[in-house]
Amino acid sequence: MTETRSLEPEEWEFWDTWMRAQRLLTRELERGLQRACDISKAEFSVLVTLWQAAGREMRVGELSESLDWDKSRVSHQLTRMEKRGFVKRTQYGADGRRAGIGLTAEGRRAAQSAVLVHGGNIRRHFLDSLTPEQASVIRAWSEQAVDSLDPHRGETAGDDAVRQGAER
Amino acid sequence: MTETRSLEPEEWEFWDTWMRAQRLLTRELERGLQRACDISKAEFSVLVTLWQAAGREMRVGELSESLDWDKSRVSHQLTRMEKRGFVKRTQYGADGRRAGIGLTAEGRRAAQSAVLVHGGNIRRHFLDSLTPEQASVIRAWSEQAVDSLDPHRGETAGDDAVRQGAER
DNA sequence: ACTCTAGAGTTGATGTGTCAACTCCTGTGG
DNA sequence: CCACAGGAGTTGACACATCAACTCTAGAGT
Repeated sequence: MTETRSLEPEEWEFWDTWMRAQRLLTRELERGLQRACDISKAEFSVLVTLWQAAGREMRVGELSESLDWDKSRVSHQLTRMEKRGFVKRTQYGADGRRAGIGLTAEGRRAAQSAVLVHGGNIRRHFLDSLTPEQASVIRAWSEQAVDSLDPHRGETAGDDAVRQGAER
Repeated sequence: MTETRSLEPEEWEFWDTWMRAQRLLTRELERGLQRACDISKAEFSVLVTLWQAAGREMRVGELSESLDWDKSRVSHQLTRMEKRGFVKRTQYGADGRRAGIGLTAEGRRAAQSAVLVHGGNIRRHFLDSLTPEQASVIRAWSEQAVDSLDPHRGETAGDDAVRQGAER
């Protein structure tokens, strides 16, 4: 019985609590955004990314890169958001591929208010709950986790050294 | 109103990095489980919970409580897992409501191997990456976050008197 | 006994995420 | 010029998650 366990009970509990905290927090933020702005976290991400592009249209590939989402995920999401009237695909090129993605007026409005609301919620539910020590530990862990898990490391700063295996 | 930002850029970056770390970690674990055992995280949770009941059948409500999932989520998940042959609903009572949920032999097998694999992955990708100090800080934050966000706090005992409830 | 209601569980609709297969375009080599 | 490899984007199928509406049952209260 005990020998089949790869983690101690106390480690499992740590893991459970950690996961649970994350889930509760994300759920809370998701609901806050939903109630206040009627948009989802996924929609928020897309809106903000496009908004930061300051009016310029983006390609699906850029969005995909910038959000670190699968291209197909982006495409599905855009389809839904187009239906809701937040974004538009403006075709250029002969046939219909090669679309540029832009915010509609409504998309811009939503993005703007959502940033305020969501930022405030993040502060209330997360940032304000951290002691400075907790903040720095969590920040450090996050960075180290991203470093060790992200398959395409190294696009952050101007690519200081050519990384050998870092193709995408 | 030009500065519509409610968080400083550096705070946004902190938040983004943290979310990103979580996503990468969960994705990694999900894939590990998928590759090694061909089961999903959701399936894992159900299998383990039922396994810990040591053969006793559980009700949907118990599962729902124990996993902290919506009842409907549990029901849907059970439907899928019943189709895969991991669990069975054994009706009792006159008509068909009031089902008891139990693992099939295959479910038991899957649970057992998955616990080993998943536990090992958690250790490798998470626990081993933490210094003792980081671990204790993160543990503390998790607990406090769960306390402040969990809507049904304190069902362990009647009230706030009894802390320390490693029960569920 | 009979109704009424609260709880357990299911179902359907819709949104989210992932994988694999597909289409269309474009650039390159023959 | 043509074929074709490869990239960009879409689509379909399926699992997961959430909300609201529904069905049954059992247990009051009268």
